[in-house]
Amino acid sequence: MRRKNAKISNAVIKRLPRYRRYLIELQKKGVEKISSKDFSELIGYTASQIRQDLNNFGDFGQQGYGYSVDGLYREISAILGLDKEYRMVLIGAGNLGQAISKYAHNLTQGFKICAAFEVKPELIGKSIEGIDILDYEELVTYVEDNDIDIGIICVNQGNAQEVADRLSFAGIKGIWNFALVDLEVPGHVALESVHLSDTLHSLAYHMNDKRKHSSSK
Amino acid sequence: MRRKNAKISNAVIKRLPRYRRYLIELQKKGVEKISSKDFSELIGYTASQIRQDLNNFGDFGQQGYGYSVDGLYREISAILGLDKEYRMVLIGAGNLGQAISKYAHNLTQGFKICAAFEVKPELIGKSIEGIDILDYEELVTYVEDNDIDIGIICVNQGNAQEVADRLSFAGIKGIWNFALVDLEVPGHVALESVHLSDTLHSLAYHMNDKRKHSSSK
DNA sequence: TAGATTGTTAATCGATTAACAATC
DNA sequence: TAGATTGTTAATCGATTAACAATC
Repeated sequence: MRRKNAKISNAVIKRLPRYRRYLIELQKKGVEKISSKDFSELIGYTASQIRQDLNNFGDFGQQGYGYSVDGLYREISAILGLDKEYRMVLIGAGNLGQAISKYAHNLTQGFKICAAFEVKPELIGKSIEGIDILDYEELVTYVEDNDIDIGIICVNQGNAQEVADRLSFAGIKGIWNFALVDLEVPGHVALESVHLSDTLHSLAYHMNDKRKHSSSK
Repeated sequence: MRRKNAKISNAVIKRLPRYRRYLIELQKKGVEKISSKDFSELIGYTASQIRQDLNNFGDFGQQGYGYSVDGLYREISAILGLDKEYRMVLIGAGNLGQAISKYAHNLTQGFKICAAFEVKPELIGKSIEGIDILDYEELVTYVEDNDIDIGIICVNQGNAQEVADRLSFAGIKGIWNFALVDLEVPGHVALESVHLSDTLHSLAYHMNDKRKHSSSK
C-alpha cells in the first residue's frame, strides 16, 4: 500500500476525526463494508470528496466492493496517531481546566492526564479525580522527567503565552490551548487552540443572519 | 454607509471574532486607528484579506487614514450581533456543562444563563453559581415562557438529538452543542457544534506530522 | 497638493466536484 | 463475465492575493 507524500491540507485533517466517528457508529451497528456513495449519504460529504480525502493517505478501498469499516477505522486512527498513548499535563486547574481534563480523561482513549499545575496555594496539594495538583514552578522539571507529550492550557489570556513558553522549553510536543489568545510556539511544537467564545460569537451571527434571510446550511 | 447583500462565506464569519479580539487589545493599548497593513502584521491575515473581509459588510475605512479602532470594534460587534443580550439555558449540568456555563457567564458579556436542566434527581433542585438546576421535563415550558434564545447542550452523545428536538420545538433560536454528534436541526435554528475530542485528535495528527517532516504552520 | 491607504477589480491559488478508465 | 465502485485526472468553483484607480 503506497503512501503519498504531498503536504495534506488542513481541511482534510479536520475531516478525519469525523470520518472516524461515523466509522465507530458503523462498527457498533455491525456494518462491515461501506461504499463512498453510502458513506456520503451518512456523513454528508460528497462521495468524490471522501475518495479524494482517503486517497491522500493510501489505497484503502477495493474496486467494486467499497471500504472495509474495520480496516478504514484502523487506518484513520493510525493516520491521526490514535494508536499511541499520550501523556498530558493540565495547567490551570480552575473550572474549565478541571472539566476539560475530566472530559479528555474519560471520553477519549489514549490520552492520560498525569498531573495538573497551579499557582494558587489553596489548590496546590489537592487532587481532582486522582490527578494531583502540583506547584506551577515544578512544571518544567515534571514535563522533562515524566515524558509528557501534551500540555493543556486552561489559564487566563494574560498568562497563557508564558505557560506555552515554559512547555516549549521543556520539550513538549503539542499544546491544546483554551486560553483566548493566539499563542506563538516554536515550529516543532504542534498547537491546537479552542477559542470557545469565538464559536459562541459565530453562533450569534448565524442566529441574526437566519432571521434576516430564510437561508439555511 | 452601504450594506452589501451577497451571502457571506463562513470562512469570513469565523474570522470576525478574531478581528474583534485584536481590536479589544488595541483599544486597551489606546490605539485609535490602524491601517490594514499594520493590522495585517498584528493579526496574521494579509492586508488584502482584511480589506476584502470588511468590505463584505460596509465601507468602514477611510482612504489615506485607515480604520478607526473604536468604530471598527463597534461595527464588528454589531455584525456578530454582540450588541444584544442573549438568554441561554444549559442542558446537562455535569462537569463540562457547569464549566462551560461558568465560562460563558463570566468571560463573555451579553450571554446570560437563566437556568440549567437535568434528568438526574440528585442534581435537580441544586444550583451552580446562582443558576438553578431544574427538571429536564420542564425544559420546553421554560424556554417558551422565559424568552430563551440559546440552548447549550452538554449531555451525552446518545441524548443530544432528543434535546435538540425539544429545544427546536420550543422555539429556540440557536444551539451551542458540545455533544459528540452532528445534530439535525430545522432551518430556522442556528447550530454551532464544538467537538472537543476532534480538536484533540487533530492535534495528535500534527504532533506526529511534525516529527516526520520539518514543516511548520 | 502629495502621500497614504482604502475599496474593488482582476489574477492566482487551492479545494471541491465531476467524469471516467482501471479493476475487483 | 458483468456490475459495482474505486483511484485519479480534468473541470469547476470559491477563496485568497495582487494590483491599482479612487479618494481622503
